[in-house]
Amino acid sequence: MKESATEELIINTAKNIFFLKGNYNATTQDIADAAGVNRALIHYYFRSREQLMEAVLREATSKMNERLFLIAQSKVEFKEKVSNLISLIIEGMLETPYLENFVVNEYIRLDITCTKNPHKDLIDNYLCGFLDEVKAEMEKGTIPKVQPLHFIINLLSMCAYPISMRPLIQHTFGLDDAFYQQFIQEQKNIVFNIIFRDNAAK
Amino acid sequence: MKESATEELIINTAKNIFFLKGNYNATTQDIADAAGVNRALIHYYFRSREQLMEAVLREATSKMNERLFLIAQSKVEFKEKVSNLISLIIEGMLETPYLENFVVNEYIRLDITCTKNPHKDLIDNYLCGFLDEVKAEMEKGTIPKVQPLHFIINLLSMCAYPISMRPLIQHTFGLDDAFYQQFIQEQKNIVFNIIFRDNAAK
Amino acid sequence: MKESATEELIINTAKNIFFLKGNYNATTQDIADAAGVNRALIHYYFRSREQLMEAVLREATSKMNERLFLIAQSKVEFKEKVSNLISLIIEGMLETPYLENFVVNEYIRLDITCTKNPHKDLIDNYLCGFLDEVKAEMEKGTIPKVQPLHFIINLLSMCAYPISMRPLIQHTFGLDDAFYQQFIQEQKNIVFNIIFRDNAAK
Amino acid sequence: MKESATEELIINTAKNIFFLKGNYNATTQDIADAAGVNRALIHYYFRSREQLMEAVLREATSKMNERLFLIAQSKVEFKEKVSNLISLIIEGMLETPYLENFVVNEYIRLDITCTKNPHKDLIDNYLCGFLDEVKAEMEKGTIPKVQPLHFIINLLSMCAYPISMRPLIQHTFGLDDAFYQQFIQEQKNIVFNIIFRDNAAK
DNA sequence: GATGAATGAGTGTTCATTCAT
DNA sequence: GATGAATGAACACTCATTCAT
Repeated sequence: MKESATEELIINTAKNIFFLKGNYNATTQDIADAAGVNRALIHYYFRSREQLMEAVLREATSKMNERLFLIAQSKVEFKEKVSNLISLIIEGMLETPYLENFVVNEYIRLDITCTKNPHKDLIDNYLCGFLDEVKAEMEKGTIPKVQPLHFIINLLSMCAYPISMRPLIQHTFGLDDAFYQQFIQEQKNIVFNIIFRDNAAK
Repeated sequence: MKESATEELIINTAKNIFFLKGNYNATTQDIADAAGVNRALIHYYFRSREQLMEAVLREATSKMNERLFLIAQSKVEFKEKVSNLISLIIEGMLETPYLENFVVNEYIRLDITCTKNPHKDLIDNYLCGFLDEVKAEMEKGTIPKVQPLHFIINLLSMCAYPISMRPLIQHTFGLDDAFYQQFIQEQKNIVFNIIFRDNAAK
Repeated sequence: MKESATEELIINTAKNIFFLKGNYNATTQDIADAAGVNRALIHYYFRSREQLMEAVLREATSKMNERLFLIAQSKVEFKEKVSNLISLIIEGMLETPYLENFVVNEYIRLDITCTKNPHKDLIDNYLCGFLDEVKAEMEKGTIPKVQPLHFIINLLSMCAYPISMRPLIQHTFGLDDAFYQQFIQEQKNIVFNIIFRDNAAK
Repeated sequence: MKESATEELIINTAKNIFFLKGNYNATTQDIADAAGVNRALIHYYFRSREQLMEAVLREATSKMNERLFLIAQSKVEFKEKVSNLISLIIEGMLETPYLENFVVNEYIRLDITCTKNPHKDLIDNYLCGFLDEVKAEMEKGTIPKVQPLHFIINLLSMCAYPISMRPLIQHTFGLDDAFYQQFIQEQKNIVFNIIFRDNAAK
C-alpha cells in the first residue's frame, strides 16, 4: 500500500524544515504552512506531532544507515572506497546538514541514548566487512594501526563536523558562504590525505 | 557591579540544563525548578526568557573563545601545545558536551550565521600567533602542508564531534557509557598521532 | 417511503450508545465505528450530528409515549392494569436504562422544558381514560385520594428511579450487579404493594 | 491551609453550572466566563479540566453523603425523622436539581459503577442505626415489612425523581413552572402519607 | 450510495510574562 | 528582593462538516 501523496508532502516538508533548515521547534502550523496544507491534515495522517517526529526520526536513521551501508558494499579498491565514502558523506551532509544534530536532539529528548538500537545487528553486518578491510590495510601499513572504531569515527568527524557545526564555525571565524562552500569541497582531499598520509608522502 | 548570587544561580542552572543536559526546550519553569527559585525571579533578573538565552549564549561563546585563546597563549613547544590543546578541548567538551550544539541551534534560530562576529578581531588576534606557528611547523615538515584553517578544523572535529554526537554514536554502534568514556580518552592520543604521524612513525 | 437499512443501522447504533450505554458525548466517529460505517455516511443520512440527535430524541419520546399509551389502552381490571404497567415500565427501563436521562439532558441542552409539547393533546387523550379509572378507584377507596398526577408520578418514580440512577445507587451502597438485578425485580411487587397497601393489609 | 477565594469561586461556579443548570458539557471557557476569570486560571488551580471535574464530583458525593448522614443522626421520633428527611431531600434537590444526574453521568463516563466506594464503611455506619429503626417500625407495623433497602430507595425515588426528571415531566405533561413548584411541595405530604398510610387512614 | 481527503472552528493546555504585594 | 496570582498568546489536538470521486 503506497503512501498518499499528501502524506509524503507533509513528511518531506517536515524533513526539509528539520534536516535542512534546522528548525527543531517548528510547530505543526509551521509545517502545515510550509507544505501548503491545513494544520489538521498533519493530525489526520500522523495522529500527533510526536508521531510525525517519530516518522521523521525513522527516516533520518534509515538515511544515515544507508550512508553506512555504502561503506560495506562497494567492491572497489580500499583507497578508492575511502575516497568515495568521504565524498558520499560530505555530499549527503550538504543535502541535509542538520540531520545529525536533529537525531542527537531527539535522542536526548527521548532519552534513548543507551537503549538498544533495533538495527544494531544490521549495522554490525554492514560494518563487519569494512572493518576487516580496515584491519587488513592496517596490517599492510597503509593506515596507522588503531582500533578500527577510531578510524571510522575520525573519518566521520572530519567529514561531518565542519558541516553540522557550520553556523558556529562560519560565525566564529567570520567566513562567508562562498568561502565555506569551497572549504568543504577542499576538505574531501584533505581528509583523504590525512588518512593515507604515509603513502601520500612517499 | 557584581552579579547577585541568585542571578548567578539562575544562569548557572540554565547553563547546566542547556550545555550539560542538552535540553534546549527547557521552559522558564524547568529552569526555576532546577534552581529552586520562583519562576518570576527569572524575569526579575533577565526580563525575558529571550534575554536569559542571550546571556547564556554569551557565556557559551566566551567559554569557546577561552578554549581558542589557550591555543595562542601558552609558551610551550608546538607538539606539547597541540597535546595540551587536544586535552583541553576534550575535557572542556566533556564538562559541557552540548554547548556547541546549543550555540549552533541558537545561531540558526536567530539567523546570525553570516552576521559579523563582534569578537572577530579578538579571535583573529588570538589565532594569529598560533597560525604562524602552524605554518612554521608545516615548513619544517612536522605536519603536512594545508591551509591552516583545515588543520584547526580537523583538530576540532576529531576532538569535538565524538562528544557532541555522543548519543548518536553510542546508540548507532551500541556502545555503553563505560566503553565510550574510555574511547574518548583514547581519542586524545589517537588524534595526536594522526596529526604528527610522520614523526610518530619514525 | 421506507428508511434505508443503513440509516436504520445508524440510528439504532446511536440509540444503543445513548440509551443503553449512557455515553451522551459520543462523537459521530464513535457512532460510525460502533455501526461499522464510514463517518461521512452519518452526514449523508442525517445532514448533521444535531439532526441525528433530534431523530434519536424523537424516537426516545415516542418510545416513552408508547409506554404511557399502554396505560390507557388495555382493557383489564385496574389492579392487573397497574401490575402490568409496573412490569412494562421496569422492563422497558432495563432495556434502555439511560433513555430518560438522555431526554432530560437534551431538554436542558435545547432549553425546551417549558415549550409546548407537540404531542400534548395525544398524551392527554391517552391519559384521560386512565386518570378517570384512577379517580374511580380513589372513590372506591382502593387507593388513597390524591391528585392523580401524584399517583402517576409516584408510580413512575419508584419504577424508574432505581434504574436510571443505578450507577449511583450501586456505588453508594456497594451493591453488585447480581444483587441489584434481583433488587429491581423485587421492586415490582413492592411497588404494587405500596400502591394497594390497604387491600394488601386486609 | 485554606483554599484561595478564586479557587473557591471557580469550583462554585462549576458546581452551579453542573448541578443547577445541568450543563454537563460546559467548556473551561464557559466556566471561566461564568466565573469572570481567565480560562488559564482554571488550569492554574486545577491543572486540567478532568481534575476540576474530579473536585466537583468529590463535592457532589460528599454533599449526598451529608444528606444520608442526616438520616442516621437526628434523635427524634421515627415519623418526625422521616418527615424531616423528606423535606431535606426535596429541598436539597431543589437547590441542586441535577447533582444526581451529574454523578450518574460521571460514574458512567469513568466506568466506576462497580468499583469499591471509598466511603462505603462510613455510609454503612451512618445507615446502620437508621436501618435498625426502620426494622423496628416494621415490627411494630407502622410501615410494611420489606427489605429496608427497598424502603430507603422508594423514599428517595419519590422525593428525587420528580426533581431530577423535572424537564421531562414538565414537558411531557405540559406543566408550567409555578404549577410544578407547588406540585413538588405537595409531594412532601404525599410521600409521607404513602409511607405511613395505615396510620394516616386510621 | 459510500468513502477518503480536507478544513474551520473550537477545546484543553502550556507558557512567558506582568503585577500587586 | 521575592512571590503568588493572573493573563494573552500560542500550541497540539479534536471534531463536525464538506467535497470530489
